[in-house]
Amino acid sequence: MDKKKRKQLEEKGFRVGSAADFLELTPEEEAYIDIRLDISNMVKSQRSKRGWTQEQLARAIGSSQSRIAKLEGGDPGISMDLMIKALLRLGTSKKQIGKLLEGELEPA
Amino acid sequence: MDKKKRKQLEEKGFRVGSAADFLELTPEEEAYIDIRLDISNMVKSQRSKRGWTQEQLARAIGSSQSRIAKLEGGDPGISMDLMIKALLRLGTSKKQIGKLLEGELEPA
DNA sequence: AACTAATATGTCGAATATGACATAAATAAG
DNA sequence: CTTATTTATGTCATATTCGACATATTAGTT
Repeated sequence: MDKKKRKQLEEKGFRVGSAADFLELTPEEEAYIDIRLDISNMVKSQRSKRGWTQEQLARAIGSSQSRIAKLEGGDPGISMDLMIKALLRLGTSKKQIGKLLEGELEPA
Repeated sequence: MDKKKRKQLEEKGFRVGSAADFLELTPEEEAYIDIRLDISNMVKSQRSKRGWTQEQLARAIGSSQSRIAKLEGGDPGISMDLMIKALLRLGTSKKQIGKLLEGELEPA
């Protein structure tokens, strides 16, 4: 796991199962968090790339600025569904999302 | 959209926004549903491939058989998070999920 | 410094997803 | 046609996520 994701986990205090420490995550748990962080980071980069504010993106998908902030911060209390909706609204295609998860696309 | 997905939408009566008919979906809405169906179909195929019952998969991720059935049926009331957790528990890698969304992997 | 725009953080009731459980329907084997 | 197994469907109380709103913090400008 890269430094950025590690940092996000530490700061957010991601809670998965009974593991108190992120070093004790199962491979599945780690992959799950990894995917979430990839997507949330892509939302942030794509939004910036388009010069949108969090407020603009929020309105565009019927959400609120605070939720976008939490989304981009890797908050565990944000669903993948909301993340995907945000990504799609930013013009990201299903194929691009696939590439991101494949590792062919730089998340930053 | 292929026949299988179209059929799933019709049967499940997927509700998105105010569009009563799936033909009136925005591109984002359609892509969103498309992704969900891809993932749910992959769960079903991967589970069958491994010879697991829905009950077995459910226990493996701390869920219940009924939710796995709904998941595989494309029920809108199932989160992507649960779908991804199921996929990962079945041994599917992040990379494979990416390939699926990219279209390089056959969902069936 | 002050002022402004953007982002982060926390909290609330409402909406949605959760596992559980029951039970129906399908599928398969004898 | 039974019997057993698996999958589908519906309901319920609980848990989680939702948008909203307020407010804090940060970043940039003058």
